Amino acid sequence: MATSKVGSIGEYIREQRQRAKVSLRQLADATGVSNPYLSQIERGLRKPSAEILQQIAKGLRISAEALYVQAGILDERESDTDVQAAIRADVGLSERQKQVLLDIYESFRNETGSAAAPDAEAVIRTTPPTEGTST
Amino acid sequence: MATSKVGSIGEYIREQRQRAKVSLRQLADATGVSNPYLSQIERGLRKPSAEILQQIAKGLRISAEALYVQAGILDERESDTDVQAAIRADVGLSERQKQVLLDIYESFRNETGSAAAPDAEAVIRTTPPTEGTST
DNA sequence: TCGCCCTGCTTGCTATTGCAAGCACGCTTG
DNA sequence: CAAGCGTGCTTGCAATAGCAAGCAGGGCGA
Repeated sequence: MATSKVGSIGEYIREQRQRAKVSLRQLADATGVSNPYLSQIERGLRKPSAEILQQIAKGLRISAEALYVQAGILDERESDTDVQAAIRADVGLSERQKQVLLDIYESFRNETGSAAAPDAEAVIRTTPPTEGTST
Repeated sequence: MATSKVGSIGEYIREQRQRAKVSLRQLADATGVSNPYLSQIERGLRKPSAEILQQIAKGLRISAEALYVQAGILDERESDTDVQAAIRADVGLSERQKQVLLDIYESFRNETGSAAAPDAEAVIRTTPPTEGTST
């Protein structure tokens, strides 16, 4: 838990709860998570599972993803471009295909544009075992 | 991939692992998760935490989010975004890069899943399993 | 044949998660 | 004053996660 964005999930939950002006017991009732456990989580004594975080998010009416990001189990997606989001969301691609496309896309973006076009082509020529070749 | 099938994270992990042609021990080495525990997870005997899923995703070179979705701790993102449109609209890519990505994307879609295995294999072979594997 | 290496699985254990029962304190009301 | 209710926290326990040590089986080479 070292980066600027991923911090104490407990502090974050307490902050959100206090914003909502909800007591621990009210949140416990709303979430189905026990009041003492919520207290322990907020004070950093316990580390809740993703399922518990999901319940807490629902009780606080915030997104579970926000809690996952704070807990360090999910990366932030704000930096996604449309292409990355589209690739991830495309149900017609296998997970591995998605990863391949994302890797290529990112290497293209790192080359920053049109001047790198020949190199990009060269990179692709090392990649296409996909095209017709079989082992 | 099945869009609405949330469940049996173990079967999903085994499927991805077998696609990658990786043994449990190799995956254990790649992930830092113990070989017996991976076996138990695959057979549905244990329910792994998000941290373990994260490690497994990394070892299999797939996104953690995909595993979270399968495990039911993350909702699928909206799948309406068009990959091709996004690629074309991305101002950070040259026209040539766009064409290359589109070509690869289309070949992936034409392969529709099972034929993606050879390419998947190639990707995994870039991640060499360590020799002398032993738990 | 045996030895070695690979494979996936069994078992017993420790550490951790999440909870129920209850405590301590502050505030309000009769 | 006592009783009641709200608040957050303490404590001990059961269930589960995750692991190390090891088993069992298959394949291969000397």
